[in-house]
Amino acid sequence: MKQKVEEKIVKREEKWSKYWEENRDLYKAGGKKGKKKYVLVEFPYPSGSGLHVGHAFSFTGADVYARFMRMKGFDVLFPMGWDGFGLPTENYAIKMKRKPQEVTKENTDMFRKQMKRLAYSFDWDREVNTTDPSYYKWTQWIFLKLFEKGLAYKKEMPINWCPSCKIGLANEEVVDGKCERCGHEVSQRNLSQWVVKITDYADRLIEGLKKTDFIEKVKSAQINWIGKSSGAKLKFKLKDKIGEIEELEVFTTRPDTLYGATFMVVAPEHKLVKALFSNASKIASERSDDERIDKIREYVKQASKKSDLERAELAKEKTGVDSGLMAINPVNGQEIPIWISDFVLSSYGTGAIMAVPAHDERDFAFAKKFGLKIVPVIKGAEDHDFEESAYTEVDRGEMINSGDWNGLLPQEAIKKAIDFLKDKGIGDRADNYHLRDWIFSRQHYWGEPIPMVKCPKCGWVGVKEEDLPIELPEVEAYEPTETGESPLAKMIDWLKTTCPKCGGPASRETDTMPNWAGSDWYFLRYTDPENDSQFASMTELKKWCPVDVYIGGDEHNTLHLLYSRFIYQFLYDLGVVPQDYPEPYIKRISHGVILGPDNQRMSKSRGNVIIPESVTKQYGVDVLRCYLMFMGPFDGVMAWNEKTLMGVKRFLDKFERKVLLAVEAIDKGERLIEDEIFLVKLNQTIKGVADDLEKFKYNTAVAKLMELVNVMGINNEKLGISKESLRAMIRLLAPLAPYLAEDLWAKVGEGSVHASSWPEVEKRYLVEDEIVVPVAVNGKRRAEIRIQKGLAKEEVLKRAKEVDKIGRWLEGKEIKREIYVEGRMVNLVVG
RNA sequence: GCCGAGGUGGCGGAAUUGGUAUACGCGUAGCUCUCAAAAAGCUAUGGACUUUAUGUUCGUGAGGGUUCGACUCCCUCCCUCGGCACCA
Repeated sequence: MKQKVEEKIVKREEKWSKYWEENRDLYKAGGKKGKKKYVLVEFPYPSGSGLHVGHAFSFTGADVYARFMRMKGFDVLFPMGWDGFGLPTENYAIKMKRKPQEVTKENTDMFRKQMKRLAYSFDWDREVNTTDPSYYKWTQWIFLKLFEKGLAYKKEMPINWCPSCKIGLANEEVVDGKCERCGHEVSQRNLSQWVVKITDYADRLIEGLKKTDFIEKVKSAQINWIGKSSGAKLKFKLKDKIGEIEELEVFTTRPDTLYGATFMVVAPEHKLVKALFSNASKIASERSDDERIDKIREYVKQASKKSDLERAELAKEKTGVDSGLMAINPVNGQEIPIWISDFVLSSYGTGAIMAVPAHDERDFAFAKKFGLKIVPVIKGAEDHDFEESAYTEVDRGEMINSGDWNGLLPQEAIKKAIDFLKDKGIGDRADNYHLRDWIFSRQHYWGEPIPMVKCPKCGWVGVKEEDLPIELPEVEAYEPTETGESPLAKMIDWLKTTCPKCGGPASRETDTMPNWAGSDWYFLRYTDPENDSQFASMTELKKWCPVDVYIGGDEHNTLHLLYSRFIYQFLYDLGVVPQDYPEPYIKRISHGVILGPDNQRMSKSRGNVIIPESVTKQYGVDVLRCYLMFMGPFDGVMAWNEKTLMGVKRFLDKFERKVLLAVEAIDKGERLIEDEIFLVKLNQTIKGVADDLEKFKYNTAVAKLMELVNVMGINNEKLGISKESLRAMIRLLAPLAPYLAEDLWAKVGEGSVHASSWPEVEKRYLVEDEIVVPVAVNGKRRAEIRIQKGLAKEEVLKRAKEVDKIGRWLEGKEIKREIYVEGRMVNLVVG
């Protein structure tokens, strides 16, 4: 049964929306007295379907915080903008034969309008749009700097190709071997790509986290993603040189187990395999072994056909082929065979491993399958049954079968092993990371053009800074091409240019940047959005950076946050951002997820989507906002529940009714005595709500306001509440329900409630004169006593023992101990 | 497998440094108003027990421990959710 929201509420929302629009200074950042507070919420991708309830949830949470901080006297920067580049807009434009620029404009207009209705207190004078040439000029500028510093390079490499989106994907955008966006299986394709060396910052990205106040799960997600492991790199000599190759380098985290290395494995893509093929005839004649070479060829061919997904799926069953080559284990001089297998990844470490089958499950499985030698080197493994599994309790036992390392604990043996490698000049300690360099090219139209020029003489040259921005030209067709070229490649006029270095004929890069590029640094642009000569002036950056609180979704905890931190650290190294704090964000808060009423993720196909606009049409904006904040913890996963929403509506109605009654009584000049219980509760609420809002505990903040209203006397009774108290309680509501608060404020206060300050606590009401203290016997509560606050311990204990109910428990027993926790409780221990 | 976060009524969830477990809301039951319903309001509401009370007892995933006292701290285990994962 859809009911229309009451006329009254519609009028109220219209009235105050207009008022706020006319009084924009309310939410303007800068020029205020207090300390700065930069509150940032992830800006949205302006899709064609408008704000969804997830947006409403996170923006409301951010808005409540920003409003609260303003009332606490901070000079708050709370901006909003648009992450406008992206495939959906491009696809829509292709389908409707329209310009993406126009579509984006329409969508952002719609988003802005909806946000204003939801009373978000953004400083609209600082709006940014990543698709605006005056914005992406600086996105391109950052790329030029990366290139200048050698952190961007072009490389022909196999990339993840989504045949459906016709676009190259970063490793990060491939989930379970499928395109993150469309779910299509990803294939490999060789393309020349711009790559950004984020790996150079891997350690810094881990270290920097220590300085931040991110929640634990975000820190660990980032650390896991970077995936640092420490160990050693070492070279094994080949028994016989193959082509130019004399040795095989591996990475291991456990150089201490070197004596247990009984074979080696290289990835099918390893250069050793290629060397094997190019020297095949020689090997064949020397060893009359071309059958083996054929077998290897066949294996490598099969492996190359498998996608990463297939390789992982077939993980249980190891496959491989003997290369016929032998290496020499440097610790004991033993000759060990080199195998080829796709369980070794070419993209990690050196693409080759030393296998210690006794203590590694994968090496073990491989050894079992191909009948390779297993030598245990860690104490405890002697009694282990090596028929079934590897012995993996490798952190505590002493070394065995390991020459003069015998008896050492693993940590000591690792040190010794590294010393040994260094002495011999065949290795050293080394770190490895799961993090890969960042593939930065996309073969699409609707993105920032990469500002590079290819000159036949000079190679890749960055465009001149004064020529930025390199604007997207208007094209006839936006369709991506089968060849993997961007649609821009068809724009001959745009393509042709001159080399910035030598002035000769040259052509532009036609790939565009990934979505992440524009969102890496948008928070910096908010500080100085109109600046034409810099991405932001140092003065403004110093004024607002770093971001105090960054509110966003878990889905951005690894990629966006990592890229963004990386770019900030890079800008920090350039010296173009303030040097007193090396991280962009002090605190990261993740907002939760709202599920449909059926407890399932909202989706159009399930038909369980809740649209904020239809909720506000039915109940009003304040109800939606308060409900969203009351549903559960801000970072929780919660299902939409209309019944609970009705409860919130009842609360707001009650709040309004009671305040109006009290106002009426004041206006009539009725002399009513203010209720002491109410005053105590009011002051507790002022403190409690402030504490909660500070910590993003919105659900309990709303609960406390409900409690306050609940003690405001029985309905319809004359309420003796002073104007001052009413002003306080309306201000408490203001961050959560801005319309109702403004409406009620108009009756008791001056100006806008949103320009008022947070009410002061009157401490004398914070502690009641008379308090109730529970009395326990042997830790179980048996009674309670009312006492005057501050009563002496002896007196409290005496009173406690006098209580009838307690006497019963003490009868015939000896009191062994008497405990009184000031104002908290009494405990009598009897035997 | 590794890392992280959790497990509290019929449900969503509260609980400062260890100090009245279940705030607040939903649901449910009874009542008021009403011709009636809706809306609104009031009251009750963790389980079990019987002596129905100013009652007893059990209760925060399971089992131990520390403590006068444990949802909270320690140990062992189980389960759920999230991240990473043939990463050597």
